[in-house]
Amino acid sequence: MSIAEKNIKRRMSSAELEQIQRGTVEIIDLDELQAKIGRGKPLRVKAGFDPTAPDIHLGHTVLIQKLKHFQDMDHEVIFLIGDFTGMIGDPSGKSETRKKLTREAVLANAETYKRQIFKILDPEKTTVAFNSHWMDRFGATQFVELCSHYTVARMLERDDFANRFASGKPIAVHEFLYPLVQGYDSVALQADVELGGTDQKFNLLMGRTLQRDYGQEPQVIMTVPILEGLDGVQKMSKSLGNYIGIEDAPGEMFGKVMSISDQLMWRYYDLLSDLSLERIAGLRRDVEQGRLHPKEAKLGLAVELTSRFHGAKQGRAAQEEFQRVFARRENPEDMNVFQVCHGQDSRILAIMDSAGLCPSRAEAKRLCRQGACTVDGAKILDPEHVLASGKYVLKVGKKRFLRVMVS
RNA sequence: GGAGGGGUUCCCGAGUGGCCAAAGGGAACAGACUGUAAAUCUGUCAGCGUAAGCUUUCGGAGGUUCAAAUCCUCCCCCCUCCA
Repeated sequence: MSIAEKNIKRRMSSAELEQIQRGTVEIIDLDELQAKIGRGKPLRVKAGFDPTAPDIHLGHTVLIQKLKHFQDMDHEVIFLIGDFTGMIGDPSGKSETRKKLTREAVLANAETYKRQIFKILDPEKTTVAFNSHWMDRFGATQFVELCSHYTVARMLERDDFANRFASGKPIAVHEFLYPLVQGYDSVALQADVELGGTDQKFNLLMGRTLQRDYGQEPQVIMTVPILEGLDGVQKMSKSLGNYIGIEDAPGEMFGKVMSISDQLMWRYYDLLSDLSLERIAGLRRDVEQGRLHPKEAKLGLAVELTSRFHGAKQGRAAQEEFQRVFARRENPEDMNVFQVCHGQDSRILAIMDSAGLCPSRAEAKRLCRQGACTVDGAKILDPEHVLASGKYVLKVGKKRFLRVMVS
């Protein structure tokens, strides 16, 4: 290779590095990463996902976008679905033992996962792997051998294990196997790089240890931040119900972004937006100095994120709809229609309950008495109020709308 | 295997025979104020019923009692200490 060629490669490498470093919390080890990239061969970049949560949400996308960066630089992205480890359940950050999943559930979830990640990653350039491929063939002898590579004392160094051990909470023996298997996955895949959330650091490091033991060059590990959920406090997760799913409908996604706090908005900008860091800093300055209303900044973020998963057209439509419903307090374009035939109960509470606007009649009554219900804009406080024949728009709270037809 | 402690409504957690659909906090929902922001204030927060009221709920199954989350029996699960 000529000196000129080497120089080109070196320049590209530093550009790559900059892009790749953005938004990461830790890279172990940066020099090693540079060396690997410097060789000019596509890197095998691995990230593992537990097939426990069928809905991918924005929290996951922080990492998936990072994979995308690698992919755009022609590195090989390996999306590992931990269908084997999924049956163990990752103990990371948990204060108690996870429930085991059935094989059927794991496989069904894996399919859903695949469908969703390709909203971001290029399916042509993504290798999807299942760790059951090698783990199912793993014999007991091999397994015992694998376990001999790590000690109980070192396992117990992990915060979550240490805490549980100290406070007398149970740690099932099989939970020790999770990091070992995840680490072995890196051996099986000969991974050059593994990505994970900061809570995955221990498991990621295990990969390095095992690769070294199995005679491979250790992978570089990169951790990305854990995104807070809509509440701004706990991590985004489906089970906490504080998530924005990438398959959420455009309007829903837009609305959820708009509902986050101003403080959290900047966190989302930093971790989720494609805008340059300078641009984000500029927006922040403008808001702080009163040149830009925080709501405007949030609208921009909502449009960007909605457009990313639904296209620019849907993104704009979602914004218009949002403005109409929440700024101008008009009715949304599309409303569910509910028909009441003569002879049927057309009291407000009955309609609310039957149409599924609330979980029970008792709840419908409460909402009504609290002034949450309007019919064609007029507040109705009596849940027994009977709607005569005609067409109405029933609104409950800020976001529940129903077109009611009484015949 | 032995000894002791515990399982309460979405979560934490009080409640040891009636005044308990069960204190308090959190979450959530609604209203006011707003920018569907934050903060704050107010209210709601098992089901059915217009209501009076009725029904279901305190790990599970029985029992005692006019009356049980609370007492008794058996069972299940969790924790601690000992082995």
